[in-house]
Amino acid sequence: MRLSQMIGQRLREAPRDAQTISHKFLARGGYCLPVSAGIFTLLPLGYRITQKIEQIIREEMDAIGGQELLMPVALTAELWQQSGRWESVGAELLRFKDRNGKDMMLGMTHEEACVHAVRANVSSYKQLPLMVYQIQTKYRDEARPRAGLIRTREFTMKDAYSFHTTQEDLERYYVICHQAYTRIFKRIGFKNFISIQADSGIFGGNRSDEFMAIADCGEDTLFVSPNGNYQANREVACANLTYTPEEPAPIEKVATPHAKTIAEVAEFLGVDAAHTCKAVFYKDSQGKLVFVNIRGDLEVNETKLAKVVKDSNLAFADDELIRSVGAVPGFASLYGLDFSQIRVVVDPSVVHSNNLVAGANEEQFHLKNFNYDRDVADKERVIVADIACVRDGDPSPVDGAPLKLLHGIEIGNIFQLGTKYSKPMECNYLDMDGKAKPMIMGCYGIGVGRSVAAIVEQCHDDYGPIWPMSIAPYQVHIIGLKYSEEAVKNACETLYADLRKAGVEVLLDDRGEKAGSAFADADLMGIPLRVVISPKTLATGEVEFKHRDWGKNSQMLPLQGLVEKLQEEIRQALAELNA
RNA sequence: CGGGGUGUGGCUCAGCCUGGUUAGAGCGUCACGUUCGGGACGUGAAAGUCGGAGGUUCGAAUCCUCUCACCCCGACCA
Repeated sequence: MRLSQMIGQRLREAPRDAQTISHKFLARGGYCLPVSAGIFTLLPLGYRITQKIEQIIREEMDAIGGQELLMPVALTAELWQQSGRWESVGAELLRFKDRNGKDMMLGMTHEEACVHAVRANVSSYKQLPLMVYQIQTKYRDEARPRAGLIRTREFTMKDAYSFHTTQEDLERYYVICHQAYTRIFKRIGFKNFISIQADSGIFGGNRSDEFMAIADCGEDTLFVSPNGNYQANREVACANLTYTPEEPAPIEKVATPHAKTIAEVAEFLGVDAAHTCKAVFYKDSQGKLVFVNIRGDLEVNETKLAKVVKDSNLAFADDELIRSVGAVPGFASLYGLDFSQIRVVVDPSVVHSNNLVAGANEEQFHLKNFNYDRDVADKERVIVADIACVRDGDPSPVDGAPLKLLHGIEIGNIFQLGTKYSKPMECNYLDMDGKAKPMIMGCYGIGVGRSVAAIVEQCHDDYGPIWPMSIAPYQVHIIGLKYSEEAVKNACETLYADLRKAGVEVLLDDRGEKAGSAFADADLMGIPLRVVISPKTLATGEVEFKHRDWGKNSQMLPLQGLVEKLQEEIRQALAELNA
């Protein structure tokens, strides 16, 4: 490609909208162009990168027996009504009507469409297991798109679906897929990614893992053990807190005028927050009260709580509801309450701590020396479950090592779905015994566009992205300085033609720009190998050569044998990524 | 959906508070000339319904009302 003809203008300054590194560089480098919030045109440079990523994914999915197909973007409501998601999914699902008034939608994920395809084509256990996948546009009407390509409304996703006769077989294949994902992200060039246990939703209970590219701008919060034996999303992470037992002291009612919050109570009584007990009240989807107790220095993890109470629509309770069971907002505790009509969830931090300050269920009063074991009467009605948020530095549940808080961009996610879709949609096979049974499903996703942005977050310097060879839009970037001079032009054109003949992907900067602009543009385009040709280099029959990540360093190479040398560099770089 | 912010040539912004000739600058683009190894310089040129609608006024980019879009924080994210 000749840069003089390539569409995609480089900008000296980033658009004001751009906040993250990847958004700034992708905008400045002319990789993509915003059309609307979270909707982008991929310009040639950006599109070449996504195509390379897609090809890597394709190769690895094919290698584990995947069959590529293509499902529609526009789907009918009918399929989603069969699974129940037409009703259960909110405004992220873009719905519309066709000219006949029929309910339609844009696909945001394709479990239903895939089940539709498989149930029409597979009927015997002899055809299982199998995996199909597609690389296709998804649309999710996100409430808040952000960070350029990291969270968009329209995006390209690889989604795969596997079908099995048994849970054991699903689990076997799940491991294979997990390994394939690891290979994919290595080949794409991620320097730092991990897979973690994830929340699979309250009805799941099935396994789910997320692949996270570590990056400060990542939306997910992860806890990772320095020993590498524990890593989990904040939503599911657990800490193994240690407790120092104390002899229970006699309970004591103390006046705490106007002290309602944990901070105020702790301050007023001169104790630390870890010696207080916090009461938090939720309203479940039936409008009933859920009374949660946790130690004062900890926060409730609502994802964990939702799972414990099997209700994903928890909201904070209003004062009226709280008072209806005899608790006093701001001064509430389990002490002396009749909670036979409500659900009570207590975090182990309260059970294992002694002599806490707790509410007295009386305006302006708290209790000192509250001890769960001694002071809660109706313990069989209490659900004791870990519902605490992990904090940076909390001890790992595996070996007590301090967990580190990291941020990550979710680039892949794999689920064991079981029969969640196959059962309601009657995706059955006939088993050896001639009986119809629902297929056991897994699903596996990779965000392609998001991966482009995540790579930039991990691979860049002050001047622009540094594309890994495997996904670089071009492999070699030739810059001709003083292009108007015949010798330079001829040398550039010859090298350009020879490289293309040799199958090298090459971009030729034939604009005759001054060195400064040419180099700055080259940095923004991030092509891994750079060759500069000028009258000065040609005087000795040489070119200047550098890797994008060499900074300002470079070396001189003879024109003689240059094509072979560059081919060797490419081969080596690819080999490292594939290792 | 709550809170905050911003809309002025392709990009970054000034002007608005305190209304007053043909709305400015830098970058980018085009032409010519001098330059030429990390974003050169000169001269000239093209390019703007000042997000939109309504209002106040002799007069609105500027003041008022409504509205739309975009960004950030939060909620949500199967």
